[in-house]
Amino acid sequence: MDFKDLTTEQLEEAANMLKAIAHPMRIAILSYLEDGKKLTVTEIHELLKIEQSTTSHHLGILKDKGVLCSKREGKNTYYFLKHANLSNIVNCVSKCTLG
Amino acid sequence: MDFKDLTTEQLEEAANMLKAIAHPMRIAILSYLEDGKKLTVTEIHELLKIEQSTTSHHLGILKDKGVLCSKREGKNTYYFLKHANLSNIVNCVSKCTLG
DNA sequence: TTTGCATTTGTCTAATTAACCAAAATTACA
DNA sequence: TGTAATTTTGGTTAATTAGACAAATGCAAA
Repeated sequence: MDFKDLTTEQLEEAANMLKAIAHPMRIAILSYLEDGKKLTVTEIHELLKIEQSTTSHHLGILKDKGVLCSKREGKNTYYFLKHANLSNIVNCVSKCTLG
Repeated sequence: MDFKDLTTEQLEEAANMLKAIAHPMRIAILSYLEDGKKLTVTEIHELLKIEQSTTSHHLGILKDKGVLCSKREGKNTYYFLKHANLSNIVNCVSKCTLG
């Protein structure tokens, strides 16, 4: 396909997804969710050593923009990637920061 | 490699690159620069039908954050991708807006 | 040099975003 | 019930960003 044919709406949706991802902590969150992994808010907040409510905010942004999905199980809410290939974005941009 | 091992600096650089890309017009610009294509400010400004100085601003942001390079030839400045695989980011996120 | 084209830079205001803290909501279990 | 654990929401302030316009710079040819 030819990505030059994206509509204005698609461009804006794509921009919103990237904007959601474009934050150091949120990139780190995505890096923990590769390969279909599912993590709770508390697990992520402990892994990244950031405030619990800040973690929830970040996850909410990622979910709102279509990057993550969530599923409640008892007291916990598990978050996971909506599209597996979104890992490629983190992958690509990370590679560019290494050379 | 394991992207969970990214340093704070790398996370911030990656976030800055994504932040630069995360704009409808700048995604559109990148979509025109696939496959090593080089375009001038005026060409892009005419393709996207946005103001010339706005175009230059967008290109400046992309260059500043390490997404694009530029090369002056006579009166014109040609812009092109710094890393070929950055097209994959636009590619990935575009796919996610189609389903 | 002067004219014109191409590009960059600066300035301004409005809008968006981040981070922190406090408070509320949801669920499980004693 | 009521209490604790987990998560979400709201309020506040500071910082960042977008878009438009004007002005300035760089380059080439007459």
